[in-house]
Amino acid sequence: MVEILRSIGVIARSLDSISNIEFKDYDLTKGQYLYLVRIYENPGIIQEKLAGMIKVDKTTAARAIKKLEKNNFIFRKQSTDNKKEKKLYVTDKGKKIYPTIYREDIYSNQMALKGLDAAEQKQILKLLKKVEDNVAADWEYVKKGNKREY
Amino acid sequence: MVEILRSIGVIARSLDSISNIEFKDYDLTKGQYLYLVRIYENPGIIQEKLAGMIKVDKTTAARAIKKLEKNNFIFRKQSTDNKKEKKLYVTDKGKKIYPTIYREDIYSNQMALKGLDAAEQKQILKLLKKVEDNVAADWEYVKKGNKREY
DNA sequence: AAATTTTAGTTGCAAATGCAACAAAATGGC
DNA sequence: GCCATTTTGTTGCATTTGCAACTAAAATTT
Repeated sequence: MVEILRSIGVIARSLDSISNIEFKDYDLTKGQYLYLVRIYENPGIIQEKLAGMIKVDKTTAARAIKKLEKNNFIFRKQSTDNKKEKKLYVTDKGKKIYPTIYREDIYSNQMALKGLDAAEQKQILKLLKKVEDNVAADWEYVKKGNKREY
Repeated sequence: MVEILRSIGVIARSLDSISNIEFKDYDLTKGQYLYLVRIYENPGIIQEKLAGMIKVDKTTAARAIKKLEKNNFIFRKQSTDNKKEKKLYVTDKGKKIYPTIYREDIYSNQMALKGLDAAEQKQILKLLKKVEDNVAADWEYVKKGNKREY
């Protein structure tokens, strides 16, 4: 069997750990940078979609976003056409911190890809996208209460 | 820039989420399967090494392992040649549940790799191993209190 | 149009996570 | 042999995480 998932788990935990340590200096606590960059890049996105985008429980997203709001990195705006929805936007303070997060992201990516040539980099990205699609489908399936048979 | 880390984060969170839901049926709670499989495959490993292997804080590992012990999945044995070390081993109960975890792992891997041919599967594995090595080095560096410059 | 289902969001737990700060054994100079 | 450093492990917080269970609005069915 080709076993890639453990490797992916190790990489993800490492980077998460690194980011959390590095962003503590700003007052961005655990995991919040994840949400902030997505809101920056998708202004007006709602909580539910954001949770689905990063594959996190919606209640977890709700609280992380609440904290970002409390710390004035983002704000919510009631949608006019849909009373349920609260659209999310980055504040000036949030906009100001974005480049820092982005710079860290670029650095980590380059570090991670060290020793891979251009073709290999393109290749791994392409393959990971496929894996992501596969896995996302099972995530939706299981999260909705369905049972995988194996 | 080639951006692979977000993809890796999404994949890892999805699978973690799926595993946690599926293993709740046995009395394995959040994340514990991670430790159990490694102890099974590396009998006599100590806590510190195990934490380093899966890239998790040593205090987190300590408590997860304590719980595995309490629930009788594993046991600790004082090392004879080193009084600090407590070697870890899987109990009969732990051995009995291992195939279930392994089977889920195989299934998830196959699911994740759907649509990739044999050569692509070998390739992504090879490239991920390189990425893992790169990232692991930075993790050690940052975890020890050093600061990355960028 | 009324009833049902789905979507979006919230709160109450219980548990996991990780930084700080600590203890004790082992190791490495000198 | 003695002292400083590293290794291994623990406990005390504070925070994050996510399943259950719940509202309320929107969309869909009948």
